[in-house]
Order: sequence, then C-alpha cells, then structure tokens
Amino acid sequence: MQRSECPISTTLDLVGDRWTLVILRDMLNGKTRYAQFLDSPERITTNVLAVRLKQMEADGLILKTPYQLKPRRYEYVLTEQGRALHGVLKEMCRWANAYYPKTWTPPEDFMT
Amino acid sequence: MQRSECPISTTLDLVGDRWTLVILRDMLNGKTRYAQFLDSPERITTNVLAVRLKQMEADGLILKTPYQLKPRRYEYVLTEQGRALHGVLKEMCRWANAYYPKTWTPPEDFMT
DNA sequence: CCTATTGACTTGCAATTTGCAAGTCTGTTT
DNA sequence: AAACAGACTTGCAAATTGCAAGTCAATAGG
Repeated sequence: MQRSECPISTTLDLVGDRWTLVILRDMLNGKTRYAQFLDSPERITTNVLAVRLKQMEADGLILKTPYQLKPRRYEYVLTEQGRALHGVLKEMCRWANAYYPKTWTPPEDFMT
Repeated sequence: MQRSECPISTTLDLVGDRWTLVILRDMLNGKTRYAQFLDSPERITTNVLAVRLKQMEADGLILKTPYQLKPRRYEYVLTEQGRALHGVLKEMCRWANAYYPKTWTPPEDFMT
C-alpha cells in the first residue's frame, strides 16, 4: 500500500524500518542463511528476522530457495531489484563515516 | 544508542523509520513549517510529526528556530549534517524510478 | 528405539511506533 | 466574547520491535 507516488516515500514503504536495510547489507556482503543473519553485530531477533525476510520476499527484493532437501534448508538470495538498493547503502556509509567518525570504514569493494 | 559501529546500522538508528526521511525530503524541497509538513501527500499525523521533529533536532539533523515572536511561531531548518543525507534520498529516487515506473520523476535540481 | 542436534521458524509478553481523531493551549485578531 | 492560527497533546487501537523461550521437522548418532 503506497503512501504516495513520490519515489522516496515509495522506497520507504518497502525499506523504511529498522531492519530491512541491515538484512540487505548482510546479503550484499554474502550472507544467505538464517543463522548468518542472526550472527550480525546488531543481533536481530528471530521473530523480526522471520517477518522481515517474508516481507522482503513478498516485495520482490529477495528469493527464498532450498539449498538442501534432506532435511529441507533454505537460503535467501537478492533479486536484481534488491541488489539495486546497493547505492542507497553506499550513500548511508558515506554519510555515517563523515558524521560519525567511529563508524567502520566499509570494504573498498562495497563502495564501488 | 548505537546498535553497532557499522555505518549503515548507525544511519538507520537515526533515520530507519517510516517518516524521518519523508520529512527530510520536504525540508530539502523548502518546507520549514508545521502546516507545510502536514500538507504533504503522505499525510503524516501531528503526533508522529511532533515526535519525529523533536528526535531529528536531538540528533542534530535540524534546528528549531522561531520565525516570529508575537505570537511565537517556529520553523525547522536542516543542519549541514541533515542536508548531507541528500545523497541517500537521491539514490532512493533512482531505485524507485527504476522499479516502480509510476513514481514521480524528481525535479532535475533535486538530483544534482 | 531414544536422545541430541540443526535449522527455521513461532509464541507470549511488554515496550515502542504508528495511525486515527479529537482535543488543548497560547497568543493574537475581530 | 468568539474566532482563528500554529504547535503541539491526548486517548485509543493496531503494528513493529525486543526479550526470551519454545516448537516443529528432519535428520544423525548411540
């Protein structure tokens, strides 16, 4: 449900919460599995992770695919649409590095 | 309270909600006053606007200044730190325009 | 067979944020 | 006095988040 046709509010309708872009960061950095996301420094909780992943899948940002059938195990991979949010995350890194000097410097390949 | 020292999560600790970047957009587009924000197409509610503005001021993104003393009236202006989030919003416009074709095209000067 | 393990969630509860709608407060102006 | 404008505040309910523990299904191992 779109709040308006402004591109900014449209984007925020999908990713304007505390966690979605954190998960996207992890996926851009190669994480695909449940336990990997749980292991990030921000310590997302399982209920929030589950509901965010389901929403991201519904929004077309990620795909949930089985990586093993016995027992059935899943991984989550970015779609092209999800991957295209990389620019937003890069700009966030630039901003935080400028105004919060204690923040980590992102790997060079993340910023290219 | 920072979740981690990752620049992305640090940024999201400040702007990772449904409304802060919508307000920032309005301010980048010249809005400064209460009624102007209330008049945006997304129809923010007064309680959310009030609490978001207060938080943005506390975080150093905006300044609340009186524009008139009788009766006392306020306006909100971006700090340099707040203005520097423009890049994030530009990337959001690019993303939404690419994947949600019905979204508005931002003014050229917004994207420069 | 039973127990233990792993991965992927789910549940119960409480606090916070959001949304709806109405209201209050202050200081004017008419 | 009543009306108006601006800047919030309040009451309520729904949604999101956070904490902690739990459940479920399908193994694997003894």
